[in-house]
Amino acid sequence: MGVAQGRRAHLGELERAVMDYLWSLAPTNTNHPTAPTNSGAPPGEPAPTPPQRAATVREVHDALAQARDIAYTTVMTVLDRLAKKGAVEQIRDGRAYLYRPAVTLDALTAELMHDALGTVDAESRASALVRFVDTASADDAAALRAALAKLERREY
Amino acid sequence: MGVAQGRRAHLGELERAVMDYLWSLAPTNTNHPTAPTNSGAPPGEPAPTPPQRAATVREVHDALAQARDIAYTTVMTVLDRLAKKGAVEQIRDGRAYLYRPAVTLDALTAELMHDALGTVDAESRASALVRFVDTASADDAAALRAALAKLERREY
DNA sequence: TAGTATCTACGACGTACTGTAGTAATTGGC
DNA sequence: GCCAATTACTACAGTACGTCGTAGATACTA
Repeated sequence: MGVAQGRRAHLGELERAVMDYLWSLAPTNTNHPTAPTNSGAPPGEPAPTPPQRAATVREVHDALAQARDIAYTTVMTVLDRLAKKGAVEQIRDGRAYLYRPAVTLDALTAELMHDALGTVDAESRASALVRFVDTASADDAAALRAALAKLERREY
Repeated sequence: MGVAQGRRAHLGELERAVMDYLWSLAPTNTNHPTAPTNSGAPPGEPAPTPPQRAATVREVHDALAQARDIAYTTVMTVLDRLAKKGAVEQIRDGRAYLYRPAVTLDALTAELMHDALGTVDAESRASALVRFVDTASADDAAALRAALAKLERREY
C-alpha cells in the first residue's frame, strides 16, 4: 500500500491534474461499469498485460497546455516526481519515457480516506464514521450501502 | 464547513498532537457513547453552553512536554496557528488565553474523508467507495453498516 | 555529415506550510 | 515600582510543489 512503493498518497494540484489525464486514458476504475476498454488500440494486437495506454511527456503536456500555460519541462518534472512517489510507472521507449498510472484512482482515493480515518483511535472510529455518513450526499450514502452489500455477498 | 471558518482541514503532526490533547479534555465525540462528561468541573456551577474544558498554553505545553522536548513558545505558536485555521477557539481569560477545540474529532475526520472523496467525479465515486469498503477492516465495515442503518432510521 | 529538433537529466528558485524557538512588550500582582 | 507569567512578533530551517532553464545525449533530415 501507500501509493505503491509506500509513500504518501497526497498529491499536489498539478500532480493530480497529470494523474487525472493519465487515468482518462486508461481503465483504472476496475470496479466501474463504464470503464473504457482499449478499443482505440491498434487492431490485431492482443491487449497487453494491463490494458492501459501509457503516455509520453509531450502528450501529457499538450493535453494540459490546452487548459493552462505550462512549460514542457514542468510536466516532465512532475511526471518524474510522480514516478519517485510511485504514483506512475516509467516505461523506457527508445529515447523517451512512457508514463502510466501505477495506482488506480479508486485505490488512491480509498487510501486517502483510510489515511484520514487512520488518524483516529479505534474507539472513536465508529463515531467518526457516523459523522462521515451523516454528512455524505444521498448518492454517496447509497453507493456506500451498495458497496457494503457487495462486500457482504462476497464474504462467506 | 472547512474546519469551521473554511480553511484546509489538514493538520501537521504537532498541530494534531495539540488537538488530540484538547480533544482528550472535552467530549468532542458527540456520537461516541463513552465521551467523557464534565465530571471534573467545579460543582455547583451549571454546565456552560458546550461542556468542554478549555486549556491554557501552559497546560498544553506541560502535557506535550511529557512526551517530547518542546518549548513553551512553540506550543503557543501552534495554538495560535490553529486558531487562525479555525481549528480551535481562543477565549480571553484575563491576561491569558484559553483554548478549546472549535471542531470535533469526528467532524474533522469526516471532512478529511470527504475531501478525499471529493476529488473524484460523481461517476467514479461509487467505485472509489467500493474500493474503500473493500480495504476497510472488519470493524470499520461494521461501523459503517451501523452508521448507515442509524442514518436510515433517522430519515423519514 | 552538419544542423536541427527532441528528450532526459539536473539544478534552481519562489511560495506555502510546519516545526521550532528567541526576544520584546505587556500586564497583573505584591 | 519590580517581577514573573503571558502574549505578540519575528525568524529560520526543512519539505513539498509549481515552475523552468540549461546542458547533454539522440535521432532525424537536408
